[in-house]
Amino acid sequence: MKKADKHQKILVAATKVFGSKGFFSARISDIAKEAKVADGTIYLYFHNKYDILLTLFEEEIAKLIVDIKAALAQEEDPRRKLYIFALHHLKLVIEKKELAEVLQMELRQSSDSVKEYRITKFVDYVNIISGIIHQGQKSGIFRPELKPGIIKRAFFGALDEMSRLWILNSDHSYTVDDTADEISSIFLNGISLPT
Amino acid sequence: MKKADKHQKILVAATKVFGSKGFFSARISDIAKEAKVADGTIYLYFHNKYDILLTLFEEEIAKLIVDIKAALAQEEDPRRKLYIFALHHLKLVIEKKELAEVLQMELRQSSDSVKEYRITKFVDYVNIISGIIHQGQKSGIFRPELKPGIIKRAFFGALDEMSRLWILNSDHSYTVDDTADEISSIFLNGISLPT
DNA sequence: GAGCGAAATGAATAGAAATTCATTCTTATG
DNA sequence: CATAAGAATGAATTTCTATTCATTTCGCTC
Repeated sequence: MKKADKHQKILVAATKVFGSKGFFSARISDIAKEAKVADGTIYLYFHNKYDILLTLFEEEIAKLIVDIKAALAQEEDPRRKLYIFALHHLKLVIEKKELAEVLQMELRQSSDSVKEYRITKFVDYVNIISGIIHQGQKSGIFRPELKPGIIKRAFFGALDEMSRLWILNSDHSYTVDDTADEISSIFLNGISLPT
Repeated sequence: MKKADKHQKILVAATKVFGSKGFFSARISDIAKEAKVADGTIYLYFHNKYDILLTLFEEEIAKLIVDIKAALAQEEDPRRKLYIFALHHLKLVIEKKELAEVLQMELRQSSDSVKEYRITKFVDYVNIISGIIHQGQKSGIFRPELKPGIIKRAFFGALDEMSRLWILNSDHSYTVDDTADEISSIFLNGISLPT
């Protein structure tokens, strides 16, 4: 097995374990077992437990941002863009359930030193939304008096809360498509100028 | 000092410490120091570290639910109710910052056994929203095709995300009133039937 | 298939912190 | 003010687990 493979294998295992138990309750030996390597092997690829988490963020979140930006680049209309963002975000949550669980939990932890880093990445992601809102206001589609800084949070929060529902319970009463439809519909009605 | 006082004093200290460091990074000795008691004293009032967290949930969240239900009982119009919920929720976040921090973090942890308990309480709280939506739909004010199960999440998520902004950064670009106005305005526009 | 460096192993170590408990202090009562 | 029950203390103990490292296994080349 190539070196890069094992690095990846450990990350995948760690994602699973962090996702299900949380960073602090996760044991290195849990991760090792999940990855089918010895405890010590992990330290050949990562400096320490914390480094595993950081690498996870670094490598995976960056991918998400690239992904969603690519999907949005296809589209001009800000109303459509908002819908696409919702759909894409929710799809990711379903497809990468374990990663989503780690994000859900760890983004909320106020562990000082990390906080900085995490928030930087995170802000990049959420700012995609305010960009869309801003564009829509400039072109006279969205109500100009609304504050993009609040809307982006509200919109992201709405999506994120649906993720939590899916992740923490295993509730699937609502499909991804229905949810994306409904949430973007509420917001589009809520923020659009009357025609 | 009466027994009940010390119990309370430790809970207050724990809220502060859990809020700032998170449950796992918080040391019993931190809590003891904050409460100005000896480490051992804490064990006269709580079984263990975990029990402190549970008691926090039990005693404090229950209060919040009672509070907000009382505030809502004053009002009939579901549109006003939604606004009041938003305002009340955000005010609580500001007034009980430390508690809000604990909730933000710990509600997301998937620590199995607790999960059950936390979710029960939590669901009670969020269901207040779906109750309002349902009432509005019955009286023909809100669009009947929208699913209260999604809206409640979206609405709560929007509020919660603003809380995170306030809590994790110390951002206060937006006032409580502005935020409550704007979020409930977006939702009311988004979910109301055209008149 | 012998020999070598790299990779992997997992038992042993070390450190951190939760919890205990023998001792000391407080308070209430006669 | 003597005394006992209840509270409080904090040093000592125990537990838990991240990390290390001496040893073994693997994969390659000649």
